[in-house]
Amino acid sequence: MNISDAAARSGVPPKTIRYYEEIGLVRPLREGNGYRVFRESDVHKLAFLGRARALGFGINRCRALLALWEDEARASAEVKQIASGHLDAIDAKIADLRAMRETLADLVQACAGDDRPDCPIIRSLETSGNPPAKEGRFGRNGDEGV
Amino acid sequence: MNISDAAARSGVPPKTIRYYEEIGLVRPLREGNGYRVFRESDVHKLAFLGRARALGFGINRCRALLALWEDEARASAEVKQIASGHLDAIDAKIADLRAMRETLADLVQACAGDDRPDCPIIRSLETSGNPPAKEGRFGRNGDEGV
DNA sequence: CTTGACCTTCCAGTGGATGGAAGCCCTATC
DNA sequence: GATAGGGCTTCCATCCACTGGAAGGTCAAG
Repeated sequence: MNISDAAARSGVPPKTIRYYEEIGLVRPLREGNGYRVFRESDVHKLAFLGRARALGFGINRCRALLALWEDEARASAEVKQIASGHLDAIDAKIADLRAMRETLADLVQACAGDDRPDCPIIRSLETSGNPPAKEGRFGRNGDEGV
Repeated sequence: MNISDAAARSGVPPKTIRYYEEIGLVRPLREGNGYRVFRESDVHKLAFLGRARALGFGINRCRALLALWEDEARASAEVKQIASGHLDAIDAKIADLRAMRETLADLVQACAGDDRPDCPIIRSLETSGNPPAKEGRFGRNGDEGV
């Protein structure tokens, strides 16, 4: 089967499939004319990736999950560890967003939203009261971001 | 003042300041030797940007907020609209993450996490029961992502 | 005069794709 | 046999918001 069929059957777009091949997540065969040929197993693998990505797993974690999926002798503990790591990352992200949301919602709430220039949102941004974040926003996070 | 002082006083790293200049968010002066020279107003503007970014505003929204900040005749409604748009984006993102979190937490919960291969997480990923997302994960979102 | 801390620019890479151009391949129709 | 169209290929650029690092200029202290 060609790439567009594989895309339709797996739910992963052709461009993305080519990208996944490029980074070594799938290895479709090739026909004499250079066209990719997808087996059932490739489609199945792509669908697996699609679902893992839909749960927010990063590519590296998808790669690890894929390897475990194909490893008959895997320990479920390994799978669980990857998923737990991701869950923690999601929780951290949610916490960040909720903190932002709370501040922001208060400000929006307090803003008259009329044609006058006075605005608590602007005031908050221009005032040192709301410190420029001591840590975290800038700089690398060692592990996968969500 | 030079870039490292501006960085220390605004909380925005030198690299980021250079980047902000490149995309036109700040316009420091230049000394004869090519060094950037930052005025108080530049530092103030950088701190503003730092706080806006810390609230998750995208660069485009920061640009708009900056323009409104400097516009004495602004209508607070304009500010509020930008902030509300961002708030909606955050809410959408939180909703996405919570949906992921819920599914994932259930799976992690159900996984024994021992040395046996059987694993509900893997089973869920390999099974079409969990559909590969009908819409949303792939494809452009017209507006700012959070 | 050298050392070392600054500063500059430029290029590359991050994650995870997406958009588009240029050009081959295949099938159908005239 | 020519041509039109769709599908396929590769490659390069773009998004977001930086970050890292190399190569080299500048400055004050010792």
